[in-house]
Amino acid sequence: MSQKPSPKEPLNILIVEDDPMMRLGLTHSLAPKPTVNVIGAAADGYEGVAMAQAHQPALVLMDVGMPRLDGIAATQQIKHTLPHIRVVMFTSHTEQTEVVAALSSGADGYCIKGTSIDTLMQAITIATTGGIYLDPHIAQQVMACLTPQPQDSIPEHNLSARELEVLKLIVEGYSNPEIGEQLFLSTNTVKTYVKGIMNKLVVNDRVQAAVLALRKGWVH
Amino acid sequence: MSQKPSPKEPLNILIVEDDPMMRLGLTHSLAPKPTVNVIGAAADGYEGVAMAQAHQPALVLMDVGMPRLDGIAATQQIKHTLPHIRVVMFTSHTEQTEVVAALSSGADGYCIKGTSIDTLMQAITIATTGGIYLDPHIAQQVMACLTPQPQDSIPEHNLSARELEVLKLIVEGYSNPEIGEQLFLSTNTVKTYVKGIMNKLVVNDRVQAAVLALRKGWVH
DNA sequence: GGCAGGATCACCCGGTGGGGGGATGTCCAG
DNA sequence: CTGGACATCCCCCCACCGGGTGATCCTGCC
Repeated sequence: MSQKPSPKEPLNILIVEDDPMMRLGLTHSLAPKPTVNVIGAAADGYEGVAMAQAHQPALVLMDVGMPRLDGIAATQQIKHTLPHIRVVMFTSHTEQTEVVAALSSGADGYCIKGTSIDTLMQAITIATTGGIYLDPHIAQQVMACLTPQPQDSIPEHNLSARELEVLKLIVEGYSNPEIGEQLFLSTNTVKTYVKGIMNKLVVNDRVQAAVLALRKGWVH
Repeated sequence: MSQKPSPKEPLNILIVEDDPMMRLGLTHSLAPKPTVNVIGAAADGYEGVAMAQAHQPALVLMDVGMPRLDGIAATQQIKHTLPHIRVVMFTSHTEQTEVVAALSSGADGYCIKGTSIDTLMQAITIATTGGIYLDPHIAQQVMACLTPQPQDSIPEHNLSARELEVLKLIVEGYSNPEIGEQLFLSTNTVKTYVKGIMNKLVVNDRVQAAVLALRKGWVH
């Protein structure tokens, strides 16, 4: 287990958020909490990185959309120079690319603006202990990103085992006679399979069949 | 936001764990908690799925390594038939493949055995609100899995712009005459390009050229 | 000014690919 | 048991692909 710091001593937090209103709201929301201690607030990524280096907070609450240096780049820099600092993203962006980029940059949590203070506190607590919190709204997206393989539960193959075998060899670059050798078939038979494959895949030649097979992930 | 059920009413929880000792420990650890209510405990995946269907708990605490039906398969079944039930993995497995498989199966959290009751409760709470909790020990692995893309930035092409254009059309499935039409070239010229492409890629036919282009990500 | 290399064309020709057939065998349902 | 669906095999024919060889422009580089 990670070293769990005594919950008695408050957690030093740095807020990085360009919207003054939101910055104020955040600061005042966290101020009354006994477990945390807001040590400062930066208005953009540059300030955020500088203040993080200067004050070494335990955790940074990081907005994503900011002028000059965005939250993702700032997180990367902080994580690069001060890996022990935990970073929780706090943003309204829910697009998968944004989310993945944020997490890839080293963020330890991802909260959506509009969440309750309690939830935010929970994310902070978890990030502090080394875990990761993902907001319900983006959880599915991350999961989807984690599971690229179970694309279609219905392969919609129609291809027989033999045809799949032939298709695999087509992708490998073998000619019909070569495929025949490997499968102990006559070239004519192989051609029949190829015809069947092209019919079922609704393509005109083996190139398109190979491309389809690769794109659909039937073969590698 | 998700519908946050009033925190007053306790959360019905089903425990699925094959080790009798661990099962007992879990049950007794959660019993005194006012926010949760352990409604049962299953000893393997089959029992777990059956009890989940019978009692419809709000959340399932799921072990991974179990006889007959493992936790991942059980989670898939539960999520398939009862998607509203949240599932938190509780296991000692930390291998990346296990973790990813678990999350891919639809789990809403991942705790490592040995964690504190408080952390487990936190994971349960988060999963209930729709979020995802990842244990500190596996967080890095998931992050690593999320960022597989930064492969090599050296295309090592050698292909001229025109050749790339032709290669792209080959992948699209066009024949040489068709490519000629699209690029306003004679078939002979197209053939010259195709020859050049095959020479530079060291392949024998257009199929292998297309496969290479797809695998290397030169075209999509 | 030469020279390399890309882009554009042309011809020949052997082998292959893909479209048309037709032929078995098995297996399952009516 | 009979018929159809399917996988498996075989043959012919010709358009097209791919190898070989060569030509003409143009651009950039030494």
